[in-house]
Amino acid sequence: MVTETREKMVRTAALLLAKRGLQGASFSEVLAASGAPRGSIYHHFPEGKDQLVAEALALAQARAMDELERHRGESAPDVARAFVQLWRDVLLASDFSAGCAVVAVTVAADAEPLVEKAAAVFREWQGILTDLLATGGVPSARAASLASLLIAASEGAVIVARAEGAIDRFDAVAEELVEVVAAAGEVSG
Amino acid sequence: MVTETREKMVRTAALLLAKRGLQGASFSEVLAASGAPRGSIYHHFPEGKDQLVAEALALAQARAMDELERHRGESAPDVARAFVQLWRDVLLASDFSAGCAVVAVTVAADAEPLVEKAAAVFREWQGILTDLLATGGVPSARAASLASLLIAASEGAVIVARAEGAIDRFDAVAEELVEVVAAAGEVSG
DNA sequence: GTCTATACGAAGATAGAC
DNA sequence: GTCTATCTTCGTATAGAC
Repeated sequence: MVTETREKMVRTAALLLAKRGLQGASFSEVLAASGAPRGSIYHHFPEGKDQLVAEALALAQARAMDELERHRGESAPDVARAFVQLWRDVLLASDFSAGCAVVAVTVAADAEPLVEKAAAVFREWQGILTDLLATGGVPSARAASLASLLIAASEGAVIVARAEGAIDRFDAVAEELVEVVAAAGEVSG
Repeated sequence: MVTETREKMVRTAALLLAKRGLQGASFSEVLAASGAPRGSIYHHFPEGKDQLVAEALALAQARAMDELERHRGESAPDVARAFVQLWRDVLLASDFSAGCAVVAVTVAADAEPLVEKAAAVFREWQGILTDLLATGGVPSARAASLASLLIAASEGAVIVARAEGAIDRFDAVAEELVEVVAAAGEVSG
């Protein structure tokens, strides 16, 4: 298949970004982990590492978006639960060795364009979450700030849980988040 | 002074960690930014970079702890405001180019001991925040999970704001956090 | 589309002089 | 306590053959 190697590299880069950060997602590591042939790097990614990372970010974005989209129409607390669960799965599936690729790029990027790509991912998530929360019963005036809270707290909780190697504090944060969203929905009936 | 150069290196490492991540806090960068002499690296830090980073983490921990300690005895919402303000200042003072050193280490460390050091910092913050929130009027059963929420959401909001290069979403998260803490305090009077 | 070889720089680390 | 020099490894990137 024409694009199989390429896609595998992007998936592997996304995983390495989440697990070991921007520096850990080196070409050597990506090749070793993906089994892709060394000679094909600049064939598939003529702009080098930044291009590979940018596509890994796009993949991470799409994954979360797709998962969230599956919960369109559900109540706001259920939407919140779905978003939080997405990150909980990342932690557990990786035995606390993985986090968020977008975060990894944001805190380690030395190139502006890459930070802007990361910001774009956060904006996309913010947009769909705001939409889903409003649809799910949260007053529209509050939906945006609750979406911001969900994203920020989830990302932060992933980091703390990773450092600890335990799910406890992530779950504590998750419960608080769902409660806040539920309370916001009850106000307007 | 015996320790002046050394302290300057640690402070610079903490700053570089926050600004450019673990990879950006290289010896060359630390030396260039601190003005410290190259020959003194392994004199002051015989265990190399990991030792320097570990001390930078300890510094970051102490700074937040000291700032929080100044608010002992205040109401829970004021404690929450103080913690959030601490991170807001980091963003604004750096023009959105700096975040949290502990986060940077957690998401990029390839050595376990360093991740454990990062976890220790989060635990310290968790401990004092839980204490201050309980003292400030939050039911003790809830203080710990609210402390976790404060830490996670603040760290996450810092990352998002950094990527965006704007304070808006950080402030939205901050407001939500203070409200949640305030509401938790009102329950028990 | 994939290969080998190679250039170039940066990073961590060590040795030994001063 | 600080200096210079050097070593090794690794990462990005390019050239040119197949």
